[in-house]
Amino acid sequence: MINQVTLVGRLTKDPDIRYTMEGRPVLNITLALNRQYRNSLGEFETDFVLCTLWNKAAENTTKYCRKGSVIGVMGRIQTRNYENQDGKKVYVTEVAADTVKFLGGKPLEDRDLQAAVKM
Amino acid sequence: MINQVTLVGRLTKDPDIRYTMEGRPVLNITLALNRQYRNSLGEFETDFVLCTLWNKAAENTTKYCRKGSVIGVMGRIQTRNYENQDGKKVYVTEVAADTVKFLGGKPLEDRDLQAAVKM
Amino acid sequence: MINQVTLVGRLTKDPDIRYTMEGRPVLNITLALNRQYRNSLGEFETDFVLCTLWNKAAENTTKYCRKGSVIGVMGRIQTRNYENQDGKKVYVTEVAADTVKFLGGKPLEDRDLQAAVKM
Amino acid sequence: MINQVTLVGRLTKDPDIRYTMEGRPVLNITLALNRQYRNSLGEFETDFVLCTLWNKAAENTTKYCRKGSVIGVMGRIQTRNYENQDGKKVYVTEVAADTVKFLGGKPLEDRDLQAAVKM
DNA sequence: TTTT
DNA sequence: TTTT
Repeated sequence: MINQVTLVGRLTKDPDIRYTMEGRPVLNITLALNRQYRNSLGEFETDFVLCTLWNKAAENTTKYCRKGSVIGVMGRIQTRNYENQDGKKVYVTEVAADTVKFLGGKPLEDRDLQAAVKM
Repeated sequence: MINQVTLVGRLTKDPDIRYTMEGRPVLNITLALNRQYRNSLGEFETDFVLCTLWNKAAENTTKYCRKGSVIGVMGRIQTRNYENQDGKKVYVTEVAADTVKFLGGKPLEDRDLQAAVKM
Repeated sequence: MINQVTLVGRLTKDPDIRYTMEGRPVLNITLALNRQYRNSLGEFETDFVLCTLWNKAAENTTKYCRKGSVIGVMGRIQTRNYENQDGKKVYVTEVAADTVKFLGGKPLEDRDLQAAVKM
Repeated sequence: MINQVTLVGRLTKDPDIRYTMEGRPVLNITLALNRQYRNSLGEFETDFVLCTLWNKAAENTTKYCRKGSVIGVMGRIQTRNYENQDGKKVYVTEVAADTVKFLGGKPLEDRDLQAAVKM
């Protein structure tokens, strides 16, 4: 089956990397994606999409990005569910990233140049 | 910002079209997307992605597809939230379709020919 | 930079695999992609897109597909140029596949042909 | 059939808009797309992809972008052929854009703010 | 709260 | 439970 996603949006927070028990880096980010058209009330709306990055993608995003940075995420939509504290099933839909691109946005100061080179 | 999704998967149910108060056709479907690789337990996993179709796309999908049909959905990821009966916020991530393709799958019997013509 | 392509179309010929001098399998295919809308003359048109597949993707496509098979190709657009026998530069734009999906199609036999033409 | 392309790259030239005999604006641009990985000689390579934009997309790109600007192009791959002056058939593969996004890049001076708002 |  |  085909399952392909391409997003370019802004980080809603500074990245906060974690590590699995086996030491694999993992990063959850939320991308803010402003819609192209206004809604029926004349307002612009925004979608907030949860993405999961692993390994080098997780590390580099932590290194080069922060709140407000513009990043491209390529991957697939993934669903999972878990039971919350009330014993209720919670369904999660997120993007499992396989590639990430840094497209600038917020000033990254001195670290900027390297990111630009990679871009 | 860029927000593009391409999916090909199978309908988990027969389509069940509804109409807004203004009479616009709307159809919610769930696509089953079998993953390409096995997980760490050696099993194939499946993602279940909720999609919303409007107007002609909703009508044609109802007409030509049923449980098990293979369909292509192009669109964007959309998020929304609402309060459930306990007053708790529920977050929903879904695909807002802008184009749909019928790729066959399950036999469509006599209705088949017309679908083929449109396809 | 971002460069992502998703295609689903039909093989215009039986696959004809080749091998590089180092023994890497490589397969060039052309996908026929029927457009969704008629042109200004009321005709359906078709795009013919050259794709290059390597290794397992090349081998499996050869094994499982033939002329008329429906296949999904994910990858990126690639350009290259060479000098032809008259010493003129020829520019080639093609899709470098990184993943391939077999979506059936063939056997199309007689009744099928019409559907194929429209699709 | 499915035919979807998402590109983010840089304009190789200042845009040079033209108009059809019926007055429809049309713009041909070439996007430079730096590849992610080095080739076997350790060099970065670049793909140069021809894109055709119409109407508002053509006009806005002319207004807000120039050589070096980073732009996102969504659309489909299209093929056509014509006879050159020697009576030989020339085959062209290009991207027919249906949406365009301005992602900055080269400084756009005063025009910048409007482009940003659209982003 | 799932398709083949 | 949000970015510019």
